[in-house]
Amino acid sequence: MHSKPATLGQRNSAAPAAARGKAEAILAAAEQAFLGGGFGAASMDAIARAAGVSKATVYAHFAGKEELFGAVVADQSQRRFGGFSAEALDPGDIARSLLTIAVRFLDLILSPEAIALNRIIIGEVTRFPALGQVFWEAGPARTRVQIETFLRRAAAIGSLDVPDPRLAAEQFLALARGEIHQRCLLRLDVASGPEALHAAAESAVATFLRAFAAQA
Amino acid sequence: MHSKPATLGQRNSAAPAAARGKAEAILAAAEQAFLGGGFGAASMDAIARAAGVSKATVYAHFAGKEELFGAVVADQSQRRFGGFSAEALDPGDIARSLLTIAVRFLDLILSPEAIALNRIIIGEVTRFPALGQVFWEAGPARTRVQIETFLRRAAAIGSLDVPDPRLAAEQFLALARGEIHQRCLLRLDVASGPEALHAAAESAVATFLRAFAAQA
DNA sequence: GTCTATACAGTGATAGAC
DNA sequence: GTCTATCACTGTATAGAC
Repeated sequence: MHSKPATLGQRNSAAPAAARGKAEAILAAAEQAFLGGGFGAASMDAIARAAGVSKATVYAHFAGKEELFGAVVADQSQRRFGGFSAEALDPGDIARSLLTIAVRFLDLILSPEAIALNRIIIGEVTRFPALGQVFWEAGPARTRVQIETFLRRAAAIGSLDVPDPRLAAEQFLALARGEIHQRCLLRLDVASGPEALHAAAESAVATFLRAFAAQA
Repeated sequence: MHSKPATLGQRNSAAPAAARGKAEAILAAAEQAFLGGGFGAASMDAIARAAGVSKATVYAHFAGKEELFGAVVADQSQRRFGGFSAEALDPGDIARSLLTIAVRFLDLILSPEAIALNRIIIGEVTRFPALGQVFWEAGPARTRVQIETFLRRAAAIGSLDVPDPRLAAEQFLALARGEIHQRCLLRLDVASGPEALHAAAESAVATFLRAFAAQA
C-alpha cells in the first residue's frame, strides 16, 4: 500500500518502478493544492510542478482535473475517518466514555485537514454530486453507527435510558458538533485550541446525560 | 428600497432613471449566477448577458468580480435571516413555543436559497475571509440571541431549568440542525419535505425538554 | 511513459466612440 | 453611462520527440 520494494519485472526506458511513485506524488500534490484553495484555485500546472513531473504526465495518469479531484476526495475521506471506533470503551462508566467519544470526534472533525476537506466538498458538491455520498458514507454515517452501537450496549446494561438509539446517536453528535464546527468551517475560529475542544465536549456530554441518563 | 418612481432630476443621454434599476438587475443576475454554480463557475460575461447589459456596465457599477461577489453575499445574508424572531411567543406554553421556533429555524436554513448561500460561503471563505464574519453576524449569531432571550424569559417564569441560557440556546439550535442540515449541504436530501422537517423539529424539542424541562 | 513546446478556449478587465 | 471590440492572461489538453 505504501511503496513497492523497487524490484519489479519491468525496467524499460526511463523510470521503471517509479510509476506508482509518480502517481502517488501527483495525488499528494493534488491533495495539497485542492485542499488549500479549492477546486477553482488549483491549477494542473501547479500540481504538476509540485509533483516534479510534467503536465502531460499528470494527464497520463488521470483523465482530467475533475477525475483527479474525485480521486483526492475519495482517498482523503476514507483515510481520515476510517480509524474512528468506540468499541473499546466501557458502557459502565458512561460519563467518561461519552467524553472520550466526544473528544475524539471533535479532534477528528476539527482538524485543519478535515475542515478543509469538508469545506471543499460542500463548496463543489453542486458540480460533483457524487462527492457528497462518498464523504457521507466514509465519515458521518460510519461515525454515527459506531456511537449507536455503543449507546445500545449502554442501554442494555442500564447505564442509559434511550428510547431511540439511532436518533440519540445523531443528537449526541449534533450536540458535540455544536456551533464550533460551523465556526471553523466559516474560518471564524482559526485555531480551536484543545481547551475549547474539551469545553465543547463536556457541555455536550452534560446535556446528553441530563436527557438520557438512567434514573438512579 | 424597491424601486424609485421613475421621475428623477437627471435625464441626460441614454437611460436616465434606470441606473438604479440596472444595478439591481446586475445584482439579481449575479445572485443567481453565484448561488447557482459558485464563484468559479460564474462568469462576468454571463452575468452581464443575464442582466441585459454589457460587461463594461457591470464594471461601471462594481469594481470587479470579487466586489460583486461580496455584495451578493452581504445582501443575501441580511435579507434571508433578518426576519427571524421569537419575541411573540409564549414562554408559558414551552413545548409549543419551542416547536414553533424549531420549525421556523429549519424552514429558514433548509430553504434551497439558504443552503446555496451557506454552501458557497463555506466553499469560498478561504479566498474571501470576510464573508464568514458577514454571514455569521447576519445569521447564526442573530438567531442564537433571539432564542437565548426566549429561554431566559421561560426560565424566569419557571418553565425551564437552564443553568446557562447562552449555551442552551446553542444546543437547542444544534439539536434542531441535527444531521439533516449537513445532508442538505451535501446534496443528499435533495428535497427535504415538510414532514421530515417537522419530525426533526419534534425530535429536537423532545430531547431538549428531557434535559431542561422544569421539574413539576 | 515521459518530456518540451504549443494550440486552443475561455476568462477578467479595459479603451474609445456615442 | 453605456456599448462594441479587443487585450492580456491563464489553464486545459494534445502532438511529437526521446
